[in-house]
Amino acid sequence: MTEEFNPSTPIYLQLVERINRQIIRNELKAGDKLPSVRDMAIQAGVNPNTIQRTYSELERMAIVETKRGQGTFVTEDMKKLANLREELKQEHIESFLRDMKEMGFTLEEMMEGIQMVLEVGKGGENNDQA
Amino acid sequence: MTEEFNPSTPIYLQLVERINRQIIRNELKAGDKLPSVRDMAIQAGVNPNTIQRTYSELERMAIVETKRGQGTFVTEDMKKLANLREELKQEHIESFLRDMKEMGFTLEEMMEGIQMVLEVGKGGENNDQA
Amino acid sequence: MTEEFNPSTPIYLQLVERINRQIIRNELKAGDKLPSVRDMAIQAGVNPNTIQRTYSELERMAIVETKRGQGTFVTEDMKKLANLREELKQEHIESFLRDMKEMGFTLEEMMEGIQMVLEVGKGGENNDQA
Amino acid sequence: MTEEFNPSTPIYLQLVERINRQIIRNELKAGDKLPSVRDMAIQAGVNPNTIQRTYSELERMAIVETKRGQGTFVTEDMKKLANLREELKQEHIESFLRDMKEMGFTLEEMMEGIQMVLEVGKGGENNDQA
DNA sequence: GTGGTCTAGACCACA
DNA sequence: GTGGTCTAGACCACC
Repeated sequence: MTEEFNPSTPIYLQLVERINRQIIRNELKAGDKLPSVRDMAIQAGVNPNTIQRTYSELERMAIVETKRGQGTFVTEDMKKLANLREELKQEHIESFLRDMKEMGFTLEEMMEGIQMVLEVGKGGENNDQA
Repeated sequence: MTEEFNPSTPIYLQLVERINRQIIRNELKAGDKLPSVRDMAIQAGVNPNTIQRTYSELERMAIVETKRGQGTFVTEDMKKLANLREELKQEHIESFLRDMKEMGFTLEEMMEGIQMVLEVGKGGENNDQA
Repeated sequence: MTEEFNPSTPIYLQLVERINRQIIRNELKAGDKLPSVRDMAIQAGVNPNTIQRTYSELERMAIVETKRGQGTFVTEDMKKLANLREELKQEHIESFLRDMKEMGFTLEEMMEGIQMVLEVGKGGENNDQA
Repeated sequence: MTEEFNPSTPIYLQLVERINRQIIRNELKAGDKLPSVRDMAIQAGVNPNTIQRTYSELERMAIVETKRGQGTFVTEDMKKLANLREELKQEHIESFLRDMKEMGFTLEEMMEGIQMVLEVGKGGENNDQA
């Protein structure tokens, strides 16, 4: 079942995001080995070049280290990983608040909107995050 | 003052966004005339074709109407404009919540993060939004 | 009540069409005087230039004659007027059939479609043409 | 054989029309790849930008999907394609009937006219549509 | 190789 | 004056 990608943003970035999430959610832990480029490409149904690029990007972010002849591993630098989580959270929240403000929404409107969405989403899907 | 654009998303879409914001902030009101394609191009420091595209997109969204030989005007359909505001709000909120959820953050963590950002931002800038 | 025009085709052509229809439906008869350019412009809520162009086009089609200092009149050439009716009919029918054929619809499908539309439209509007 | 285009309507829309027809005539099937922007431009004797616009429009209509770096393909959504056929048919028929009615022709006259055209056209061309 | 965006500059029809 | 279309040619990201 070759995956679905959002055509409006690069596949390799979507893969970076996905791996970040797996790390944050602790599905991938410090030191874990990532699938080989070739395997990952098959799994995701994309070109190996694309995976290569994904891993490069992750390495640039220092989230991953590649050991020649052995493969690609999640960094063992725990601080880095803890940071990752906090950074992503703050980044998202800040940009969200900035946007809402720029668009001229009041805090009240925003909170109201959040409540609404949460109410609606209650029945469906898995909301395993309380 | 030729403007700054984020190179990672098309200029014409950034301009669409900007105009949408001006509308929902009521800086542009129903029936207002937008600058001519050529003027806007000079203001924004881009090619007239890029503005053309911006205006086309806005027209496709029915936010704007163009009268041949006269110019481009914000629609006078007030319902449409009210919708725009609501839509943009919901859209942003939903994508924010979706992202946070996908990254495995709990509602608690999220709210905490929002509080933090709001505390910090208190002294600086204008926070005229309560 | 300044009129409504379809923005996708020139106003002056829409006016040509409208006048043709009035002639065909015998609301305008041979020799009748058309409103002055100025009056017509006010009636239709458009620029006098646009009416000028409309009349020019009608004159080019020999449907109308302008007498200097007197105004613009529907031609008295009855043959021309009878022709107009037949020409417009044939023209429309031919182009319709050509299109349907080009798109690969069978005569059957076409007739079926016509029936459908006629059935639906029955209750509403004035179908004073049996 | 650089093509001929009707100067009164945009080339890019004429190309949209043409491709739509190829699809409903099943000359282009679900999943088929369209020529690359550049190739199509050469074939049609127009600028690549014009083809780009054509393909964009088709994508906006959800008739076509573009896969980054791979090309542009007819959607595999069969329902969408069936709809296309019906929509185009109804659209044409409705606008034809509306026009005839507005011009004051009776249903009888119209049917008569259709018969006439069909009679005449009998000898010539291929009328493989019954 | 593919599509997507942008610039520069032209021409046109419309009001 | 306005917007709409088109060309020519460039650059980019993605596969």
